[in-house]
Amino acid sequence: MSRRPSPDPDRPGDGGAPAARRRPDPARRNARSRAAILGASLQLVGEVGYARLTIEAIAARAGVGKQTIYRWWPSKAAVLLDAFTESGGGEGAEDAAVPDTGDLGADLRAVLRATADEFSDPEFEAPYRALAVAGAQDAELSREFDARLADIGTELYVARLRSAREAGQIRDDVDLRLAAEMLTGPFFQRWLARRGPLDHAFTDALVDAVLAGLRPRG
Amino acid sequence: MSRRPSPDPDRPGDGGAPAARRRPDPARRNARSRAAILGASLQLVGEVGYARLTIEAIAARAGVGKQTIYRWWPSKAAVLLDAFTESGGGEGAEDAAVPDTGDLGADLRAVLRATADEFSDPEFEAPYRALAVAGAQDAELSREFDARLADIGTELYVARLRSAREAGQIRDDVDLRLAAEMLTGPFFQRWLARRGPLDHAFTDALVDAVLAGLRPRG
DNA sequence: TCTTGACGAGACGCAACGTCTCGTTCCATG
DNA sequence: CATGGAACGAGACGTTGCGTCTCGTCAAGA
Repeated sequence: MSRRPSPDPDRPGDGGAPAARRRPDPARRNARSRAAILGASLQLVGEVGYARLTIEAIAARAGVGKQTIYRWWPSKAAVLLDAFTESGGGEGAEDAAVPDTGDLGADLRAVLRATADEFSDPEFEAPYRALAVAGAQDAELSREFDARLADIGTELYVARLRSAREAGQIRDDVDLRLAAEMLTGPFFQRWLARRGPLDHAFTDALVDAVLAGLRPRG
Repeated sequence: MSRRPSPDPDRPGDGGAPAARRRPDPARRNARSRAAILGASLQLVGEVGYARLTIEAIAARAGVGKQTIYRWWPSKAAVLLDAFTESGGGEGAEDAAVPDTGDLGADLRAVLRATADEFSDPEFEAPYRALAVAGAQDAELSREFDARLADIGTELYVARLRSAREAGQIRDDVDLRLAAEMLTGPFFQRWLARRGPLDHAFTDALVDAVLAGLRPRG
């Protein structure tokens, strides 16, 4: 398993852990192959679903050797995570924000409606569901997934709610993170477990119900 | 609900109703084997997780031929669903109810605390997570899972909330189902996606936040 | 008693797994 | 420009688990 023909060139001779295996050099990576792999994985997860997605099929579709996938990614879920984030799936993630028109209810309704539409789009749905499923089974991947996608989404709600709190539109003692989870949790549950329609009527009612608990008493 | 999944190739050439492929006779079923299979599947899913759970391992552990599993269940998830419901996992399902002491907040806090404890127990966690994951990938199984476990749980909250509504403790226009989802959704999301600690502090805060939006105004 | 069908056991062909050569291609360095 | 090394496409390899298919055994109903 561990063959070390020569002293590791890629590890400064510190007392660190023995570099597991000759690490590939990212500088020599073939960008075309990488793009083809990511594209093929998105296509295939849409066609056959995550359970029947195989590394061999991705390699074949991408016109790439299997080793080129195994060299750069530890699992098919990791491939999909890269594919999804780079395809614009996390498009709303880094830059975007919940709009702030001053009307908290309207802003949240608009965002949740748009999110519902997005989650109804098969091209978004298939890989995102695959990642949610994989994350539920693998804590390591889950952390990565959250850091790159889910947490960021939550943070957008927290930011918008903070703005509303500062404007006195919701109570001072509101737990912003919990409030954000009250918006995303029922949505997530309905979507992932297919527990009901993900339509605008639902998201509007959800926003209203949550906000009813946040407003200053009076 | 679950018909024979595959077409019936062995059919004497009459034009009559397509009798399913030699359906096994439940009356002749070996109860000992069945119990051994269910027990082995619960053990194994706890030991290796759902992704690495195999029918072959279940058969070997149960001291049973593989065909005996394939004869009675369409998938490993279906085995697990039977195993879980019969092990008492759905114990709170059919008979149990949310207590009704008259204090809605206290009742809900107690139930959600108990649920959090249950979901922190590995023996409950492993199979339930497996079923949630399998259901997220398979709509058919998801319906079965909901019908036998999840929907029933939701209905318990709805019943308790209805009682509270009739007692005038929450507003008349409250959507009971949505309110129930606001209790279970954030909980489910935290648990499945490991998005935070599932402790009593969380469940208490969740109950309080939801109830804040349900109480009569004034 | 005789027939039937579930049973334990496991062989079978197949699909993917993840690892491992092969040449080949591409790039940095000399 | 020449050369060596590393990533590349391709695919062979042994392994695992799939789902199907015999076997001979056994228990219960006709």
